[in-house]
Amino acid sequence: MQKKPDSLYVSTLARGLQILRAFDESHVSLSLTDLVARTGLEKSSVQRMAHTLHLEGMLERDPKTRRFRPSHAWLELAYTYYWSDPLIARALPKLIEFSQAKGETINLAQISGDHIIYSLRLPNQRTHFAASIVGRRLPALNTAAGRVMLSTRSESDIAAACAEWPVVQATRKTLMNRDDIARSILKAREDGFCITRDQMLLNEISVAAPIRGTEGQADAAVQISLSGITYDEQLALEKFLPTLLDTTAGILG
Amino acid sequence: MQKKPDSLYVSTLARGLQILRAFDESHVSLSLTDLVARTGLEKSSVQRMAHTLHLEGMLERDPKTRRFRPSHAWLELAYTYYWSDPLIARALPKLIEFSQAKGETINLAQISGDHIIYSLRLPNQRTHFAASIVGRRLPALNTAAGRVMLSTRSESDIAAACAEWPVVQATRKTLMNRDDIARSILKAREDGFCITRDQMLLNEISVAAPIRGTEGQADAAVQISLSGITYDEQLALEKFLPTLLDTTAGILG
DNA sequence: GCTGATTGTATCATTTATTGATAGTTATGA
DNA sequence: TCATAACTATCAATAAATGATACAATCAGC
Repeated sequence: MQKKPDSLYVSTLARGLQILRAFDESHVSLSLTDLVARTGLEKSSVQRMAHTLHLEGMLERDPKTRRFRPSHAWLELAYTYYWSDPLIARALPKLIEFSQAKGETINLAQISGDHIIYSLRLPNQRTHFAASIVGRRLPALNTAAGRVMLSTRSESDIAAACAEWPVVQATRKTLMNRDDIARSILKAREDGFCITRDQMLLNEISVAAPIRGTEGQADAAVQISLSGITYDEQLALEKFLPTLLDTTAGILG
Repeated sequence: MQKKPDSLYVSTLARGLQILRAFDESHVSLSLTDLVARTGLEKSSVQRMAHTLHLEGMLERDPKTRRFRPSHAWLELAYTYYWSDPLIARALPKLIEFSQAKGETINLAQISGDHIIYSLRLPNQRTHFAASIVGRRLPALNTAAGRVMLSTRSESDIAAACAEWPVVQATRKTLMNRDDIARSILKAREDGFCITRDQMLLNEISVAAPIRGTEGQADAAVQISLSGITYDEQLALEKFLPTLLDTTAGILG
C-alpha cells in the first residue's frame, strides 16, 4: 500500500487480501462499515473488493443484515493445504493411533515464523473449542511445541529467538521472563521433549516432542494436552512420554 | 474476467484468486509456467499476482525450484471460518463424544450449493487420507449426507436437485441413475436417515442423519463411515443408528 | 408508525496502477 | 558445453481502479 516500491506488487490484490484478513476469531461477521474501520481502506474500495470476493465465492453475505462472513471456500483452501504439505499425510495416521490408544488430545504443530501453527488436532471431550480447531497460531516461545522445535536449533538461534520473538501473557502463570524461557528450551534440548504447565490455559499440561528432519532440526512437533488436575507432570511423563516419543520417531520429518 | 459488466467488479482481485484456486489436491506445487497454463492468464500477470501473494504470505515459495505452494495462511483462514460458523461449536463436542464412544470415523457435512463439504472430521485408523481432512467437497447426490439433507426439503426441490445437480462416478458401484438416487432420497425422507454403500469408496458404508433447523430443513448432517467388510447394512444400523440419531438430535441446527 | 441518522448502493470523471510485450538473465538438460 | 526453457526485469500505453459524491434503503429511537 504505502511503502512498496516494487514494480511487481499489485496493490489491488493486496487490498483484497486485507478484506479477508479483517476477519478473525473475534470478528466473524463484518458489515461494510466494519470492514472500512478494520482495514482503513476507502469505503468505495471496500465496497468493490467485498463485492468481488462475494461474487468469487470467498465471502458469504447475509441477505438480511448484509454482513459478510467467511465462506466454505476458506475450508477448501485448507483441504488443498493438507495435500500440499507432505508431512501431514505422514503424521496423521500416527496421531490417530495415539489418539485412539490414549484418548487424549494430540496435535501436530509446525513452526511458522516466530509462531507455531496447529495443523492437525485430534481433540477429546475435555478439549475446549479454540484448542480443537486447526490453524490456530500461538507465539512459539509460549508453547511446549515451539520450544521443543527451537531446542533442535543452534544455541545462537535459540538465544536470538529468546531475545526477539514475541511472548504473550495468556494466563497469570505464563512464563514471560525470557531467561526462564531460554532455560526451558535448553532443558528440552537435553531431554528431547518439553513439558509445560499453565502456559496457555490454567491447569493444562502440555508435552511436546520434535519431529526431526535429516539435519536433526525440527520444523514440526507432536504435542499432547493433559488435564493438570488429573495428572501431575511426573505422572504425565510416565504415562504418555514413551508413546509420544514413539509417535514422533515414527514420523519422518 | 470476460463477461462481467459489473462496475464494482475488480478483475485484478479476481485474477489473484484464480492463482490461489489453481492449486488443488493434485496440483500442490506450481511453477510460474504451470500457473500460466492452469489460469490462462498472461505470464506477466501471473508473475505479478504470484509475487504479491508471496509477499502477502499467501504463497510459499521454494527458493530452489522456485515453485509456489500454499502457505500456512490457508490453515489460518480455516481457523477463522470455524469461529464464524456457529454450528461448528455446537456440533464438535457431540462428534467427539460419538467418536470416542464408538471409535469409528464421524464427520460433519454441510450443504454448499450442489455439493457437500466436510467441515469436521474425526477419523479412525482405517480412514484413508482424503477422508480424514476437512474441506473436501463431494457432489451432494453421491453422498449419504447430501441425500439426507435433501430429504428434508420439499419434494419439488428434491426432484429439481435430482434432475440438475452433478453426479460423479467414483467407484464402479456409484449410483448414476437419477431415478435411483431420487428413490434413495425419498426413502431417507421416510426413515430420517440415509445409508449408502460403495458410493465414494468400495466397501465403505456411510450412514447419515440430518441436523434440522427450525423449519425442519437441514443444511448439515452427521455422517459415519464404516467398513463394509466388518459390517453389513443391517448390523451397521443396529450398532450405530441410535447413537447417530441421538447425536444429531443434540445439535441445534 | 414516523423521522432522523446511519449504512449501504450507484455513478462518474480523473489518473494512477495494471497491463502485456519484450528484452535480459538464470537455470536446466541433452 | 551449448541450446532451450523458465524465470525476472523494464517500460510505454491505456485500461481499469480510484475516491468523491449523490442517492437509496435500513434501522433506532420516539
